[in-house]
Amino acid sequence: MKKKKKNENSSKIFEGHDHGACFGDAITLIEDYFIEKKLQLTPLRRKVFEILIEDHKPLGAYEILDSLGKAGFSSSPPIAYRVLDFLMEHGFVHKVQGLNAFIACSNPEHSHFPTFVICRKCEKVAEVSDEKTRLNLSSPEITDFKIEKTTIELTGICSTCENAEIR
Amino acid sequence: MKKKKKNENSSKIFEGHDHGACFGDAITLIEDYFIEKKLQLTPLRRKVFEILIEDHKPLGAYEILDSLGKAGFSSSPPIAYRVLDFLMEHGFVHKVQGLNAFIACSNPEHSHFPTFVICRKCEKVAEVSDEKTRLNLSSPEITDFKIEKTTIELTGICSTCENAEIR
DNA sequence: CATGTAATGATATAACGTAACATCTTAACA
DNA sequence: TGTTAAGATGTTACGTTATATCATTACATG
Repeated sequence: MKKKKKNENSSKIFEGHDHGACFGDAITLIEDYFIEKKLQLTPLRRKVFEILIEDHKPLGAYEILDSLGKAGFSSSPPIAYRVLDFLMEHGFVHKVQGLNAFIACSNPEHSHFPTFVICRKCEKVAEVSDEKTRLNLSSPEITDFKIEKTTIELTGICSTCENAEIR
Repeated sequence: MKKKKKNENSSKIFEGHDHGACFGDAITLIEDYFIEKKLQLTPLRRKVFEILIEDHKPLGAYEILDSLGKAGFSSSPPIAYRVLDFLMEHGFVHKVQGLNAFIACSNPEHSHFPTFVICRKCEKVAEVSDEKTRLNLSSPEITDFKIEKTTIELTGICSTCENAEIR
């Protein structure tokens, strides 16, 4: 059998990763982006992004508000929604519609058409680039519509949970 | 001789159709399905389906409740949500996540992976079969997950609205 | 009749999201 | 440097969407 490095060329989308590195990389990435675009990475915005990237799973707006409150920020609903909207506009956060929740973008090279794979049991969510599982969006099949945004979410069961179900 | 379906071979997904026929066909289809599966197409369930197929556009749960009330049915929230869940289970209704709204399935041959195309301006919604715009869901790219359900929604602008924007 | 089951009815409340307006901070520039 | 305009945050109040829970009806079966 051939040995493969973790995740390299892997089709297993739910495998672990080096979260410490992921966190640091993501912060650096957003910092650089904000500087380049002359945007303000304010304490509030930074905190919201950190909360999301730290957990690395979808959080409801009100969960985020709780965390903000505990961290000494204001925690009335508009606070969270405004910051989330802002971060979404710039591609650092996505909304997972099926869960009414928000997740940090794990691939801010800003793939146009991200896909979310959601386990209904453990609620883990993986973001898959449009390389692996993608729509034929550029096909000539639809001629009277211009796509601006996509929501692609695949719900089902991950292999770990499925194996656990067999008893 | 094979009956030709509306829009067959067309790539214009927002074109009109014969709604009278559509309505009748859909009712017949659901009746047959319920008989075959020994399910109860109760007055309430029938009414909810009729409301949706009549409008042929996404309706919020509370809009449906209004209609139910006017038709003499009970109109407390769980009534609508229960019936909608039931109809969704059997593939006669879909939820459009991006609008928090429900729409009758226009193609109850039960395509596994329906796609909804949503104009952000006129809010028209077209259901596109997974023939035209589809995911490579059967690809070997994802090996540790079993897809049970998909949410695929394309938001943008239809050609009618886009032309209207040019001034 | 007693029991079971599927569907519906009703109340209350949880969860999610936004409008409107006030205040404070920052950046830009005369 | 002080003024100003834009950007960011704070606060109240409200609107919308969804569920938990329990009660009732209707009909079937032993």
